[in-house]
Amino acid sequence: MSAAFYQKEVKFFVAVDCIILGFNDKELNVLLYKRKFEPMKGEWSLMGGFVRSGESINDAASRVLTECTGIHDLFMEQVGAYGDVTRDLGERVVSVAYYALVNLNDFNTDLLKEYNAQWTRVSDLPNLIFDHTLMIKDTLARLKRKAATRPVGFNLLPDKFTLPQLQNLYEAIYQTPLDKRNFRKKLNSMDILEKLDEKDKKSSKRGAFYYTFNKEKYDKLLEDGFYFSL
Amino acid sequence: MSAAFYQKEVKFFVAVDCIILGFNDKELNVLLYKRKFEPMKGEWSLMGGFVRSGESINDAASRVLTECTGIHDLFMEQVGAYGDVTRDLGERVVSVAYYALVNLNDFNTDLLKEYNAQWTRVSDLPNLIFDHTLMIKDTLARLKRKAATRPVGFNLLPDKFTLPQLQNLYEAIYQTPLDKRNFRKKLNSMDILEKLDEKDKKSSKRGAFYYTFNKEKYDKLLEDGFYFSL
DNA sequence: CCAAAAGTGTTCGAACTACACCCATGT
DNA sequence: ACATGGGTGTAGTTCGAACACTTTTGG
Repeated sequence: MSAAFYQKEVKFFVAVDCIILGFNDKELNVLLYKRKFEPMKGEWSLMGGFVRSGESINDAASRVLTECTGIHDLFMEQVGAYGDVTRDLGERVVSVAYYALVNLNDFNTDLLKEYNAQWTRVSDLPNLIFDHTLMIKDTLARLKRKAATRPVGFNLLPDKFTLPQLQNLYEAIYQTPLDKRNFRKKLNSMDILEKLDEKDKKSSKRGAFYYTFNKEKYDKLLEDGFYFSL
Repeated sequence: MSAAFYQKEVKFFVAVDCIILGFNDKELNVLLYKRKFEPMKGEWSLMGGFVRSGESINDAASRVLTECTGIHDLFMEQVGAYGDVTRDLGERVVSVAYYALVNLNDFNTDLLKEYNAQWTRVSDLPNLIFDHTLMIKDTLARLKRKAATRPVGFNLLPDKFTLPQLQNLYEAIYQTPLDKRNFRKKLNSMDILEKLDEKDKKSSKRGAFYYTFNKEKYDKLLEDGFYFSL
């Protein structure tokens, strides 16, 4: 890196902003934090960070995600680049948004404190700095499409989950109620879940059977031209 | 713009690359040009340019598109940001890809010469510099989804087009043959096209009726919860 | 025994697929 | 007259939508 081909051009700060989504109690939540530095110190914001020189944008997003969740190899996908001239009030910054899906429960609460972070229902967002509200809106639209055609929703649940939980999740993603019997019929026909003997009794007296997502089965089906759809 | 809040951070060149798609003779084509400057001078490349200081990323893409097509207000959409460390062999450059859909026929051939530009079938791409092949691949996947749910395909056709033309276009986008009668039935049921009295006799002796896309009708239907789907 | 959530099948209509022949016309 | 592409309808099937009752069990 030295040839200096592009000397006449302008350079920009490039940042990543992470929309970290979790699911709890029938609602999607996003991890927000109170900014610890200027500009806009003390305001609500997404987790973010600047891209460093030896680092790809993807690497930067991974790094930020690992830093503030303590989890490696999260499911993560780029949403897009945000580049309005005045989007950052400090200086000109181009930001690339990524969303990540995590299981809200296996979350380190110490880490939350350390970062002034807080889970917030996406239906109940405070004012956010810059264009972060737009980034979240774009993310939710993208997730809606994605979850309908790829089994990414399972990243928002524990390894063992119940069908009512899964249905609540999809109702939250689609923002619409689903028919219980049709939902289960569809899942059943795809044959990508394993039913366990164990039951979850936290949310009912009768208890709901736990299931797991069988990735091996799913991958095998994919090869045969199968398409996930919910 | 002066506060200098982020002084310790690194800056990057930010570019846009434009995947300009046209349609001709049953195939999607992309506008490529031979690079006129180092690095990789003389190699095939997408149209691109650096983002300037007073300019949003979107503005930069619009500017580049207008420059090299002579057309204002093309249909254009962001594909995403490409930020691998070594993606540009010159220096570290982050690039944001945009695709645009144009009517290949009302194209200024002088402009093509001026830019060393050439329409190339997407099924028959030469080696391209950097990650431009990936950008095109991502674009085609995106267009496939988009064209199925939004009436963007019409941007690739003249104002007046025939149903065989439209079907050829969709077959090119989906990379699969479609049933003529089913295709027309679907279009008919949507009621968003206007049939003209005039016929196109270029591709058959009998001639095929021209149609136009009625945007007003489409917008009105949208309000009533209608969804385009082809 | 009762409240609360889990689980289970069937019917109806809409939408998609497959499919084959006649039409118009320039040469 | 014939070759070439344009235009049309129906039947069968699949898929999605609507819908109500029984089961389990902790309190």
